[in-house]
Amino acid sequence: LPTIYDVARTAGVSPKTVSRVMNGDAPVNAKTRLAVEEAMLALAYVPSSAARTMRSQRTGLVGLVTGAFSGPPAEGGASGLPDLQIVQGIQRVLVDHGLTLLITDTGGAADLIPQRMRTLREHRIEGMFYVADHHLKIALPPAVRTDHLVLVNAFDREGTPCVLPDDEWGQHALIQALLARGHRRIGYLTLPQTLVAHRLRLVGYRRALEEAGIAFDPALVVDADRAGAPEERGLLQAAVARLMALPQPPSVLCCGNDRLAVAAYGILRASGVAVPEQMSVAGYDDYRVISETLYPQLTTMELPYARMGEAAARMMLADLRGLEAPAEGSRISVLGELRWRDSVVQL
Amino acid sequence: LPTIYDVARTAGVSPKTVSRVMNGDAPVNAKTRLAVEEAMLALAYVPSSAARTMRSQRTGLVGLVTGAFSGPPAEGGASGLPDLQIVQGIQRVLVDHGLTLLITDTGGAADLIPQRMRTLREHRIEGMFYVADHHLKIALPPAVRTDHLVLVNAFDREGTPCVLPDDEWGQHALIQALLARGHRRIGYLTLPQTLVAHRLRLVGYRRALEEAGIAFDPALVVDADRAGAPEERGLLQAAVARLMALPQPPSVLCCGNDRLAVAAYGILRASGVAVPEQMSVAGYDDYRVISETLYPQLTTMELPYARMGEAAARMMLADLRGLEAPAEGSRISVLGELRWRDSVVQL
DNA sequence: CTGAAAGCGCTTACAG
DNA sequence: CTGAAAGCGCTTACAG
Repeated sequence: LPTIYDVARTAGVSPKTVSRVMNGDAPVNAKTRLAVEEAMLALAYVPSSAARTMRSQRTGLVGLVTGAFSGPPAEGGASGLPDLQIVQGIQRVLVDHGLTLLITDTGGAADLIPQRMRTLREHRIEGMFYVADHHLKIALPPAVRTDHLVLVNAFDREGTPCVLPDDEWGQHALIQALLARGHRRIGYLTLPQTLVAHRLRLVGYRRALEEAGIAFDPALVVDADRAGAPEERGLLQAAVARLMALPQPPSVLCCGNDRLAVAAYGILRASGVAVPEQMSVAGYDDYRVISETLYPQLTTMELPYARMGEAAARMMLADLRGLEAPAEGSRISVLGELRWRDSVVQL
Repeated sequence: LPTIYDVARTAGVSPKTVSRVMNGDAPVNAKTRLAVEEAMLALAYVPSSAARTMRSQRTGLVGLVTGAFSGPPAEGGASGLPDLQIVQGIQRVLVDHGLTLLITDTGGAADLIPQRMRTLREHRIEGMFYVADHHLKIALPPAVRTDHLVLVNAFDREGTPCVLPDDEWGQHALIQALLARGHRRIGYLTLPQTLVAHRLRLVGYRRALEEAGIAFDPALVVDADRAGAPEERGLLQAAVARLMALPQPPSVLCCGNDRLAVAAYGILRASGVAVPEQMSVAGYDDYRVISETLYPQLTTMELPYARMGEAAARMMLADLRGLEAPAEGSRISVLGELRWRDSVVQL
């Protein structure tokens, strides 16, 4: 492979001048520059980032660890796939700023983290992202603490800078929209009680009702728990039946995520209930493979993963460029978009 | 950050001895080794891969480009998400062998490839993967040709080594299984005609029928085209209606992918047809978010992405280790697993 | 089993 | 606007 010396010789200049042409860190005579550029092209020269790193002590590398916090897939999170959009959002912004992302996916095996972290450190990453596959409170293993760390979809008690979806706002906005369409009895098939998202969303649900002057009715709220899981279909079936049998049954079923909505569609139709004519359904996540494929298409609240990734990347950039280190406890909440489709009728 | 010299000084040995302890490339006295290991620990020493690369001329880096070949998502492929499993499969195997994957996701923008390739070259990757999000014939841009290149889910006319799903085998096995359950009239909602997978699967479909002594009936085969796309629901609806109106209607609907199966469920039920009692449905892909969430759970043929990734990684390893460079034209076909669930009845 | 010297390919710090 | 010298932190190639 050609080196900077080969280019310099071919162009009849010093290596330092070639360096200047590449990095634009000092003025270069137009004719000289041209000669250098020609030489680089002729030799198909590509500089070595290892050598550059060595001397400059800057790598332009940022690490990302994901899959680390997932329990078995489907445990509340939507099987660990959508968080890919977080990663894509991060990468898009970073490459635009000349940084390279070093991604390490532990596939949920937390014990792999120390080894992976070591590899990242050998590469002298300048910052690091932790990406969880669902809104999670974590306790960072000491081996993992680093400077310039940003958590995405996760937070800790130490106040490590993080980017989160605004679950309370999201559920509130969704319920508000249902109310605006005339729904008054809103059934709620919740996520597992242990999830952070569940607690926040329940607050949003209640606040929206309260603001509309509607009393909270516990009978309308069903812990669907792992009802997305196939084994639990019976539970969900019973829960839906119970809601339908209420003296004043709901006119819409609000589901903790889009997978639950799929299950709800199936259960309702199997009992001869038309969706949405006899029962409206709403989801959460906007997991598009589901929400756009279902018939009727699903009204749902987006989990803004792509934008969360972008926000996290910008946070990192500001930090690395020294513009502003994110303060301890900085936390960005990203609002989702309401995706209004065809699964909810106007009353 | 501490260097090898710091470790050497602390341990009272030469840098070269520290190097030997790290790399195990020559015998080291047990006591000396211990002293060195203690020093490394005490200083929290992490070697610099840039320096190592510089001198040894080996980076241990392998590049991966994905998202490059996707048209707009959902154009036949299942929205670009499942190919993540290919990437995960590759990474799992590579890290087990001490290699690091440098992933670059172009998000479908082919014009970004040259720039991304350059970055990979600056990092002196030793090999490279191209990962497509669905079975695709490609023409590699010249800027992208490299040594030690492996295509995954894609192939070209030059015979670049590649790993592919065995679509013909898969469809054949699925149809065989349906036949074994007594189905004789097998409706087939195909993928878009232009897809490689479509042609291969049609061959498998026909061969299975032929082997069972059943005449191929073109009336049972419907080009569902972009029927997975919401806009085309009307088309799909008409197609299903046509199949049902046949003098001898099918007993099962075989769908080109799992998303089509979701649409089929919806359409059938909306017309009052019970799944699977009155009509069985089968998919393709085993896109688990769908196949395990639907009610009833979907019988489908797996697209073996994880194992394709692993196979590709092993191919790369054999190549890089010089065990055996894959011959021009080497091509690995990976068989999927039949996932028999509840959407197909025994007749 | 151990070490001294040199060099990988750049950029830094100076000098002009 | 341009260049000569040195050094980043390792491993190679030798020598003992």
